[in-house]
Amino acid sequence: MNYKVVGEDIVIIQSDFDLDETLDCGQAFRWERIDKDSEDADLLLNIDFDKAYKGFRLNTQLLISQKKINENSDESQITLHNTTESDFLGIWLNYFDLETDYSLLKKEFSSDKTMCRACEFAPGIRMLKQDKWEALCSFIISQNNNIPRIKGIISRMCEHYKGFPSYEQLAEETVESLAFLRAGFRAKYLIDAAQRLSIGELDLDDISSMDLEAARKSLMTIKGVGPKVAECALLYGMYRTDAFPVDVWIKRVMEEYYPNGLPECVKGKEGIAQQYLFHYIRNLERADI
DNA sequence: TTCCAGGCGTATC
DNA sequence: GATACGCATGGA
Repeated sequence: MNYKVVGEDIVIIQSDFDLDETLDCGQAFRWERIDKDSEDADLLLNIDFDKAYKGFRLNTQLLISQKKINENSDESQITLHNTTESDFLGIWLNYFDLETDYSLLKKEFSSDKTMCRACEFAPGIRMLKQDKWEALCSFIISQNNNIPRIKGIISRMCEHYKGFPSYEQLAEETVESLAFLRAGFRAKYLIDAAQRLSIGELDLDDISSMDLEAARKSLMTIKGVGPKVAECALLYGMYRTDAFPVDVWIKRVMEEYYPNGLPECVKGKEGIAQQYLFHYIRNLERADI
């Protein structure tokens, strides 16, 4: 991985990486776009950028900006602001999956017509390698919920605890004490997950090393974790790319494009394919209407 | 106002 | 094992 340390910033030249497509495609809920007229615009004074986001992985904050190099190139200059080389190498390099060749991946996927369209529709999607606990929590909150409200609940949670709460912290709570979250019926599920982890009955590191079926089963012993949430915890929190979350949108994709199942070219990487398809079908329908 | 959102637990058959 | 229904909340 080629990178430059420039003062307090890390600068990389990267293809297949668009901040909107990666940070606002429903896989993570703690990234906020900073526009030039937003209240945080002063964070980016004197910085030349096309797009910028601020957000967190657990309790490590990052400001990241993107500037397209030129019209003919797929490459962008990506700058990670006010960070350190050690955080870059220890956290963000992995989080943004920067050592995976997405050009090659998309080329493989594109032997299927629908996948080809989905990849061309949002060529800058990358899978985020999120924290296990953060992803589990986030997708428990996601059930029967919409993305703006998921973000709102997680944002209230992080504000309340001055950061993303540990499962030990959440294990101390009750449905009543979590009322401020306005998470509805999901509060009791968060508490169950936190308590099971806290007393050591379940261990996310153990689960991440199990075979897929055993890992699913283990996660689904948590109240409020069914097939969909388990699959999301595995894919987004444990980078199990063969996990394939099926929500209402992916169900539509399967019925419309893949009545006989997924194509061979996504085998072992169904979860990554799912991310392109999810973004494609959601925005396609929005554009059609 | 009604509908619905990156589902799941429970009851019932 | 399949299917039906309720669930908290708030944006559209």
